[in-house]
Amino acid sequence: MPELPEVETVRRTLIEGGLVGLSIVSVTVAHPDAVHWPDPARFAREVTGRRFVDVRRRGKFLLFDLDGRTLACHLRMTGRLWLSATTEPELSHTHVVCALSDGRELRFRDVRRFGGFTLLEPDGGMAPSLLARLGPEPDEVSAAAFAAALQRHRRSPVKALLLDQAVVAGLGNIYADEALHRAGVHPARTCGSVSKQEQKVLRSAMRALVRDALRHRGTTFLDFRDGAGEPGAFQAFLRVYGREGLPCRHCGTPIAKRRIAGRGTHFCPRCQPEGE
DNA sequence: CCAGCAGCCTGTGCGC
DNA sequence: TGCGCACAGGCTGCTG
Repeated sequence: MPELPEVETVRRTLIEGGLVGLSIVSVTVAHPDAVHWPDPARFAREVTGRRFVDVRRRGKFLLFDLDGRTLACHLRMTGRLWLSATTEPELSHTHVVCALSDGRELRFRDVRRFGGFTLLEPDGGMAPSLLARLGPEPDEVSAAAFAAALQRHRRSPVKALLLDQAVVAGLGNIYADEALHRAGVHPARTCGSVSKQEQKVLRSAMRALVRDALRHRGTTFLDFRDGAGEPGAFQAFLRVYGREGLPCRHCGTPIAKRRIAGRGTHFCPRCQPEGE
């Protein structure tokens, strides 16, 4: 599940791989689901011939600046985007292939077909629905904004707040669980019950977590791969996610798993007491 | 206004 | 061995 650290790792590896400066020679859309806007034919027409000027990221969106237009890509659950030699056999579920001016290809593969591309309008017309609703990045959340969000959603479980992209952009299920464990806050506690001190700890836990995950090039839990096709290494450092029944790395208590905010949620019953 | 959930989709892994 | 089903989850849009 690509979240901020994984998407940022894809961004960096695409840049390291030399994508910037290359042009799109041709585009093949094998499955229309992978192009969210506009229709595949117009999509191919609009991006063909353009040159990659920069690759940016906002939350979990990759943003390809293509001299004059910006192409957004969201990997959702199982999306992969990588630079490939033309001679590499095409993996199943490869939905979009961009042939590049140096003879390589930028390939997009997505087994569950949730992810895909959106071509943003030059005047920002398409952007508001996608990007304008995103909150600050985890390392840019101010204490005041965080406190206000907790107050606004005071009856919701704090886990739901961390998953809300309008509050913090980039966290997903894995890193929400990890941040709450680092902060010692139970995921089911209501936002209204989180003390000022806990807010401070939670904010710095988010920052440290994202920094650590980036250093290890993201988490490969099932099948994440970066822009060069390589897996991440942060899964070895996860403290709760995917560790149900295993001892808490801090206190040894078996990690619990429960459905909270509609998501499978992992926590340590001892380090993260529910009644606080 | 806001919390909660169905639906989208396919591969995996379980129970029978 | 094979079948059916629950589950995984980011995000939108609907409902209560």
